[in-house]
Amino acid sequence: MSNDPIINDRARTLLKTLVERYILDGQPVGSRTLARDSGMNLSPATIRNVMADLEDLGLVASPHTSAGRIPTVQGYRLFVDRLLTIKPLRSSVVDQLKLKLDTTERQKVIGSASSLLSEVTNLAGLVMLPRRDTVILQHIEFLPLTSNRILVILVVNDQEVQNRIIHTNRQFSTEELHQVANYLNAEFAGKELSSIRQHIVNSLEQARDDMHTLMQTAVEMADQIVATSQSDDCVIAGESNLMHYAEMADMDKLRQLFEAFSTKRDILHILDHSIHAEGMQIFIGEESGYSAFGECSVVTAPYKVEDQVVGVLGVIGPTRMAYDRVIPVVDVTAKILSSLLSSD
Amino acid sequence: MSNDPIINDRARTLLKTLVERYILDGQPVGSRTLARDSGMNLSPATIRNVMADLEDLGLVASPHTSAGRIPTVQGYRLFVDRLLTIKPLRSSVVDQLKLKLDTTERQKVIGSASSLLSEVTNLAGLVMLPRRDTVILQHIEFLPLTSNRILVILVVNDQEVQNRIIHTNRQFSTEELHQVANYLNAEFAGKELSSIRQHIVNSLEQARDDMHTLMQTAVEMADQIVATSQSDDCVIAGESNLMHYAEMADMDKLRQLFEAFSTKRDILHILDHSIHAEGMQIFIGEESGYSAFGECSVVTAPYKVEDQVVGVLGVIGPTRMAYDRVIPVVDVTAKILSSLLSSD
DNA sequence: ATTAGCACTCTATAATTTTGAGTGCTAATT
DNA sequence: AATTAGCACTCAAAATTATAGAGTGCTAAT
Repeated sequence: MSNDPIINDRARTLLKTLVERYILDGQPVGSRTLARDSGMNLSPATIRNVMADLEDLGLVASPHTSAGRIPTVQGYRLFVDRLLTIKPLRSSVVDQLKLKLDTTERQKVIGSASSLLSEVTNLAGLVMLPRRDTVILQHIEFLPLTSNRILVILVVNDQEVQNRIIHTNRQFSTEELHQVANYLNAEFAGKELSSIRQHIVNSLEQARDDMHTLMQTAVEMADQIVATSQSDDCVIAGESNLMHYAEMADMDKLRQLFEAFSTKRDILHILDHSIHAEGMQIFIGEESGYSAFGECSVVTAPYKVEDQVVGVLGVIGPTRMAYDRVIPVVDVTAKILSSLLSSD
Repeated sequence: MSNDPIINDRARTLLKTLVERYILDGQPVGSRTLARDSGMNLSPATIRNVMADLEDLGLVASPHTSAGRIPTVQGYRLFVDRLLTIKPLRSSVVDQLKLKLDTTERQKVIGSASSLLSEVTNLAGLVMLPRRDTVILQHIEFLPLTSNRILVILVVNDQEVQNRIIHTNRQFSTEELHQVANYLNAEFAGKELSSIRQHIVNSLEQARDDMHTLMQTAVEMADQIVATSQSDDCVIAGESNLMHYAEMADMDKLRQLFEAFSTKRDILHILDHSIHAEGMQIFIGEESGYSAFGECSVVTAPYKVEDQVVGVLGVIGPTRMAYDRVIPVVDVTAKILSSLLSSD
């Protein structure tokens, strides 16, 4: 700790105090306040000198001559990386998180996690849904509906079910449909979709003409599943929490932020970064590279199924967020979700 | 038109002009402006007299002594009900709507309609998903997964597919599962779920013990489907559009609005009202009965499948919206969606 | 019935002053 | 050499005052 190449212990403590104070009440922190808060028994004058140094280093800035200092992005960075004292979660909170997640139906657990994150942190919760890179066919089924419509049900990856209605030129009998399904199941169950695709395309000429449509549709659906499951998705909850914060008062920026939320593209991109890194990630302000998130920080943690990282969750909120509380919440939530998803 | 019990033709024309003008630029309209815009060759003084009358009737109000007048909710009401000249949509716009809706996949057509509504009107789009009051079993299927897990697939109402994984105490063979499924299909396909429920509960004692669990689960799932499909849902799009409007500048109200959006409950309630009325509905400001929507109007139209009303769509935006454009857009979108859903 | 004229009201905008928090620098102190 | 007291200075925010003008209501004339 004490051997930081750039600033000495005293400056670090002061920076830490400053950031903590600023996070607390959002006002630029002046030398007098800092003298009081730091508990270092230094006069405001001394602190002013230190502040001048920190400003030269780009760690703090002052909005105008006669205001106190506020942390810059680099200031936050140093704070988060080196100075932060994580506030451990009270076990009651952990239990509560566990309970709430454990008692929701499995299908809704992702959305629930997102809501929980937002509730506990008062920020917006983010959960990225795992993208599947392999799609393995487990079962296919055709059900005749009325008037030349057929319901195709595709079970992939052990539990994912996709379905779609297709239109055909003629009526198929239940028997016929069974045949095709049986053929496909016998031939391809347990195989990877892309390879199935190859097989079917190759054997299409030989297939009976009637079945042409069905087979083709099966291939199409397969493609579609690959497509949809490759563009992953994420669940955002509690966006409106962000409107509580003064730094979001600029309506124009707020709109851009919310547009980014509804597009999801940029959020996904950030989360995608996180999934490839290991462990928790924190993007502060402009670090994310998106101007819409310029005033925001994103805290993420990966979650796993059977020790395999399958997704990322986290929160997004104003740069001035209570990192010491948010970080453990995100961390613990990821762990709870992981254990929940794995202990099936 | 001219036989309105309350106000005469001249006053009506002036009210109409006033509302139109106010919708246009959001400023209180003064007598001079009104004299110019109305094209009635009246002096401002005369118009002031008329305005005083309209104010007595509660149709307009002035924010303060020396401001012009703005419409009250009742003013808007009269305007919308009697004075409004609908601006017919250019056919190019209609075609565009048709095209965009027609070329989206069926599964996404609802969400797409919502987005389209929001884009075209620059307000937030709403589409309520139909609630099913009857659930008819079409097909049930059990698929064995690894380690005592079974995937249950339920097809109801001709095209809706539900699936869920259940855990069992012992391993079932594919054959066994087939048997149960066959039995259930033979016995209950085409029947209403609630009646099936009765049957199964009654015959449960006689059923082979092994199958107990499966049957029970089937019943449970049935119940769940009834439950989930009875609480209907809606898709909201383009919320961030609303941030463009000056009347939404109050951050606190905006937050309440967005919270109402994410809860959906109140929105659903309003839309639910609309589904029971016939034809288009317009709620102006506080008429909706929810304070969160106090500054908003909601315009809705029902949409049909096979001449049966199944849902409601519409938009929500500031009270001061361009009703003459918004109404036809909502109307036409409902019609396009209806024809699209019916022509399957 | 309509309108011109006029006194009056009230907001919005700009201009001005006041206040106080906070700084940077210098000289004194430890 | 590091720290600090002291002081002049800066600047934003709040309070105050002044100004402009949009619009009204009323009255008397048309």
